[in-house]
Amino acid sequence: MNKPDQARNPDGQMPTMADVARHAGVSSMSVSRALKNSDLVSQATRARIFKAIDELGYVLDLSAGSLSSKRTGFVAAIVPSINNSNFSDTARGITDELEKTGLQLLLAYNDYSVEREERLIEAMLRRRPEGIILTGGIHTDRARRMLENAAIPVVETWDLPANPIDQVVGFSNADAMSLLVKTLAAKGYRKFAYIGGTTERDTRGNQRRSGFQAATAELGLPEGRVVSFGVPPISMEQGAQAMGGVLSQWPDTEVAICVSDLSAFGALMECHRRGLNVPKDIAIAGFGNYEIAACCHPRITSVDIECYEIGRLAARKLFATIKDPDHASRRELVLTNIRVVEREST
Amino acid sequence: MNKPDQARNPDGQMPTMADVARHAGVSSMSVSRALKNSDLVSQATRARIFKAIDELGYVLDLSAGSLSSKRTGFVAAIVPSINNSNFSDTARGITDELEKTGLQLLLAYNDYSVEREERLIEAMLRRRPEGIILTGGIHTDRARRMLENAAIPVVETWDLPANPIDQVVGFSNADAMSLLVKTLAAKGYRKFAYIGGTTERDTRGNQRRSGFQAATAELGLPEGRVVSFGVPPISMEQGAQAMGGVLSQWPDTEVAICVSDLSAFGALMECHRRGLNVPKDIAIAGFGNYEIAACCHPRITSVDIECYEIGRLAARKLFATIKDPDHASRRELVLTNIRVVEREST
DNA sequence: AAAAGCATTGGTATCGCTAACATCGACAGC
DNA sequence: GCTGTCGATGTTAGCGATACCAATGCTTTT
Repeated sequence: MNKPDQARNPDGQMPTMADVARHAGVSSMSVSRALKNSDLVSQATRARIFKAIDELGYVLDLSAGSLSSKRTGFVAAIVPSINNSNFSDTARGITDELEKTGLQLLLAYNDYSVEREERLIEAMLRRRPEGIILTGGIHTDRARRMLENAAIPVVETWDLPANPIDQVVGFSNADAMSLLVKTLAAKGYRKFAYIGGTTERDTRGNQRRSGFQAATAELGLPEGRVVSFGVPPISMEQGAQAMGGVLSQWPDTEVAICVSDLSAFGALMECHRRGLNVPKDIAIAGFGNYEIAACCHPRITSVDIECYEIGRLAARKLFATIKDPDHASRRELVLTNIRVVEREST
Repeated sequence: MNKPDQARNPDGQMPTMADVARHAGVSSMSVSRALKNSDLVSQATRARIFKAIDELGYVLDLSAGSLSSKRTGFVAAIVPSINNSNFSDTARGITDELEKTGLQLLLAYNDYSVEREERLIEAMLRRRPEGIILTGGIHTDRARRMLENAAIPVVETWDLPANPIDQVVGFSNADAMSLLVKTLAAKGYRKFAYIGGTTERDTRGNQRRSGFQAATAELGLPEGRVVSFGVPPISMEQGAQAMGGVLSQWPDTEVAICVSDLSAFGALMECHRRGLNVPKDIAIAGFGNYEIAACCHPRITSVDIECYEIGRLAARKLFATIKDPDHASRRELVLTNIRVVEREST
């Protein structure tokens, strides 16, 4: 921890740009320009400046810079969860795409709570992000108002909001689930069950359930058996327990669809433990196309939503709007692909 | 997107604290105090101020505030990955603990690369975090220098660095793996194989492998068979392929230990596909105690490291040092628990 | 009644940087 | 030789908040 003395200016403070300028015998504007990689600085001066920076251990202070330039150089993103969920792939997509633009990502998760989201939005706006990426289209009124006042581009993802704030990159969770039901119905399954979490918070989970119910109704199938179990995101273990419920309540169920592949995997394991053969005795399908669905045995039929791509597209759209606020495609909704991946479990 | 007019000051700019002050008929110091929840403002004034804030749609600008107060109100953390890894639990632990303190977390991942870590550290230091949490004890020289110059508390986690920068919350990955080998050896296993990723980047993975080799040597067991396959973090699929390699190269292997539960699960599936019974024909153990290890069939023996707790402790220690830089326990190393969880797979 | 204490509020000077404009020398064109 | 242009650098004035100290009006103490 022996901090080199040169990393303090004469007052014992962290060195500032003025210290660097003095040390290099130039004005602080030249230091600023050199650090910005502006070509308005001659090679010789630039070299002297970087030597001084190195000797003083100087690190630019962006909070001072952004106060004066009015550009903070970061964007904010809020996802429901970063653990065991598709959203971490979206976050990765955002980061990867932003990397090219020089913008940084400030990432937070709201635990599927719009109230927490509201608090996070306020905390983030206080740092003046240049844009913000949200998950879903449901927000508190105050959150909407704050975002509208902030006058920065907003991208809502993972959903098709009825009343978008600004831009949208997403898909219909209801349609995706509906597509899955129809695909399976086409294979001859009739008696469907649905396993999801409790309904208070996970709006995308709710929409999937609605899509499930709409599809079974539309196809004239026997009414779907719906189990809600556990606070979203529901775990493998909860999927297993919910499957236990399905099997004891409705033993003649032909196929169980789960809100996510994780719960589907739990359900699959529960069937194993009970000596049931999947898909002969009962079929299972999941959602999200997690790695586990492609790797377990039997492999689980799932719906692939392009999580990573959602992140990339959202970031790209955000950046385009930051660069050019009147960007032509601003209001054009970006619909991402959904695709049923049929595997051995159905 | 119709921004209410009142969300702009007369110049068409975002409202500032001065606008709020004018609107409420007070000085901006009172606004500042009210927003800081200082009890130096009377109830009546506070009410007027919040009314003005609400009417103007004002949001405090922290970057201006932190310039003058020299407190940015956030800490930085860098983890190797946020997808499918134990580190997201650590990130959660950090956030949960920080929430109580009013500090925000700026989270980034470095993809297991110290070079990327260096760039991230620089980018973060430019925003003047009040503290920083790192994963592992290996950093570039420049990164170390920058951190030392920054004069902020640093916590290295997930490891016991030979030469710590400042504070440490972690465990020995080598010891943890060694403990697993010894536990299994005590059950009678003799012929061990180890499945991990390629060695360039994942230092914790490397240490686990070292621990594996040290333990087999110490116990006088036949030399461990080591497979390195795939860029860390290795996936389920890569675990499966590596297991294929083990089975064809050394068919008499009695137990395969994997660098993580994800690869262990892949390995398990590969055994299933080949009709091998686990643990009768071959035993499998993982690392990290992921949910899948406790949920699959057979359940996988693993090493539980308290990922979430590591995050909480790191955040707590960081905060204690931020509040009181001469904090007594500053240099005291925090060793987190490791525990072998024996399950059906061994 | 004067002094002292307290709660509340305001004025001023920064914080460290960059935008915008000004300056300066060198060199080209007429 | 004078002007215009251009590249490189410097000067000045904020950006929007908070620290610090001063001031105000009360109440309480002596």
